[in-house]
Amino acid sequence: MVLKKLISEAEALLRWVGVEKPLIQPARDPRFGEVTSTSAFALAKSLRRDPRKIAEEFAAKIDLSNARLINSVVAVDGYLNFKVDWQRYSEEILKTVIGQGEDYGKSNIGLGKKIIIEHTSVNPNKALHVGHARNVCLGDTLYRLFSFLGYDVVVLNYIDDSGTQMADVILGFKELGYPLEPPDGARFDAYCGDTVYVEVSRRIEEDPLLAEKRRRIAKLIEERDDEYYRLNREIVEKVLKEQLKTCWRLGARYHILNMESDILSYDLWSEVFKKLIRVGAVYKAESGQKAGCWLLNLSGHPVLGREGDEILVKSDGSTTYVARDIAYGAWKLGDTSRDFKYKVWMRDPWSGEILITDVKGDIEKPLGEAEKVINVIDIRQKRPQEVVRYALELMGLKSDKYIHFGYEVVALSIKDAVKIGYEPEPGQEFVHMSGRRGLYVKTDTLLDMLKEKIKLEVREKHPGWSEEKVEEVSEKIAVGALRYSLIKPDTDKMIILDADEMLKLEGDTGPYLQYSYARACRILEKTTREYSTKAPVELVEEEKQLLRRIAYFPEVVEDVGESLLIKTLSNYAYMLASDFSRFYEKVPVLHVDDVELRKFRVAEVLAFKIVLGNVLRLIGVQPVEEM
RNA sequence: GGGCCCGUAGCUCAGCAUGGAUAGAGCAUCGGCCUUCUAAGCCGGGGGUCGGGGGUUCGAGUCCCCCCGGGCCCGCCA
Repeated sequence: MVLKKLISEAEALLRWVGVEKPLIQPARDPRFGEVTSTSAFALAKSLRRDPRKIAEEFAAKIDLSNARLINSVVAVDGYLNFKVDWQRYSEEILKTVIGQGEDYGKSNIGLGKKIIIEHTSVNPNKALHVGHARNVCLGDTLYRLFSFLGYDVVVLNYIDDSGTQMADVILGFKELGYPLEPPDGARFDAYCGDTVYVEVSRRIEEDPLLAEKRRRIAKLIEERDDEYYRLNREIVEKVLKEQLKTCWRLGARYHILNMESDILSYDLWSEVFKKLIRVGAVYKAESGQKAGCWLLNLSGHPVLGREGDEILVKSDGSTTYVARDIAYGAWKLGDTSRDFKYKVWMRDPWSGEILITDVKGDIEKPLGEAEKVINVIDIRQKRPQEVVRYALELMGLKSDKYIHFGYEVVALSIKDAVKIGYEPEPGQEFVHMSGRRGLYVKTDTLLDMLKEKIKLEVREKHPGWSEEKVEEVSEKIAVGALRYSLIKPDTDKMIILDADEMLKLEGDTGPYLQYSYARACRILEKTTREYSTKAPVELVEEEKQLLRRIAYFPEVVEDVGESLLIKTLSNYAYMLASDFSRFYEKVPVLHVDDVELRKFRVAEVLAFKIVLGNVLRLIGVQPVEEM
């Protein structure tokens, strides 16, 4: 907003001296002023002149009497550096931020538009491990971001309640004598995943007879056998309830739970299949290895075409995962004539209703046309996701709205893997998590480890605090630490989990952000909160830097809305906190005698608190007032 | 074999989408700063052929090509 004003002012100045397409960017170093133009370089070629001369001429010609924020322009080595009147600029920034408060950085570009985000989608037979947590945190941050940008965002969680992984645990409960109640009072999702799933999987590998039994059970579930389907649904819901506790602990919200088995019963596929046939996208293989299968013709696809066509319907008439996902994708894009029915399953901690698909449900909730459909799924599914998108394209749908938000997986460091009994190969540096093999670190386990460590520190710092307060603050810090560390790295980079590294609470971490927030709160607490946006004649460099960063925020948010580069937000949060830390060290607020100056600095702290609070909420790190 | 991704300080990573001025953080290490707003902090030192080579450009960590190293995907599984 204010930065935009500044940039357009600089652009206007350049246009007045004849630059048709002014190039303006924020200066990378304060020595070069606030904004810089490289227009002289761009013009140098066509004019065949020295860019330094061009820049100098512009600088001489620019008339600053019409400028409001800009008070000087100088040419340096071809660059045009614009400096601002800090009294005006800072006042404008502070008025904007304090005036808008929690709305600062929001925009209305999403107004009246819908975005559908699907994330989490963990098989309902186990507890969430840290890899799943990366998905949850990324997906939830997208939800927060687009809500902030004014979109109506619907969050889906796809529950695959009908795969082999369910047959595994049903086999355990039904025929191998695992009790339905966790023996040691453990959480059901953890018990189901850590004990039943892992042990049954191992036994199946050793015993072909059990594999046969599992196949039979999978079929019974699929056919909605009274006994098996009901037990399956019961297990699924029990696990899901526990899984959601972990997700909520991370701060994630959901609106709709889509059960695979329910989706299948609506048979969206047959409709989609007909359409695929009609447009000539699929054909039946008459001979060869895939005889009897219906295949999606990929020959028109630049990349996928080289890898052979994709089976959608197997020779026994059943559909593949990709086929079902195409049907489901068509539903998300609003292209199916039938829609699901729902019932209210429960309320989340923020008292929002969570709907679950139910063939006998009486709630209808048409999604309507979405601007974007974002599917948060790890990068290994890049190819199948592209197949789905391409199929939707062939169906004539707006497939460019269908976005696979891919991210690299979280793996275990060898050190941590060895701790849970893994035997590494020589030279191996990490090992992929595996639910079936019991190779993972649960999200709650890691959060609890973090929390215990934080509690020690909190108790030491605040001997007078009640145990409840210690608990409450430690929980926020633990969650903040985990969320930040999962969101911070580029989604193209694998995270190799190192528990020791993860437990560090200094430097570029979530707690650092919360700490600087808390420090700002302490200052504000000790004033009457009387502030003034009227700036002194001279600002110290640390003040300028803080205000400068604050002014960038709306553009950062808007950029991320375009690029989906979430880490840009965490990056920004760190820079902002860092700028404040330096301000805090160098710039006294309460201990200045000049009342007007004190009031101005209170305004600066207040503005910082607002902006950091806003960005923290975006990335799901809870602001902490005291720590 | 085909495709995609990664490679920046001892370690973990920003910066690359939209090329711009001496390449930045954190951790680790060494040295400073708490009778003054929370030291989960701040300041400073050491540490870099931005994997290698070519190209485009006034200008390349950033764009293009080739190569090397590592990872992932390519199933009548989901």
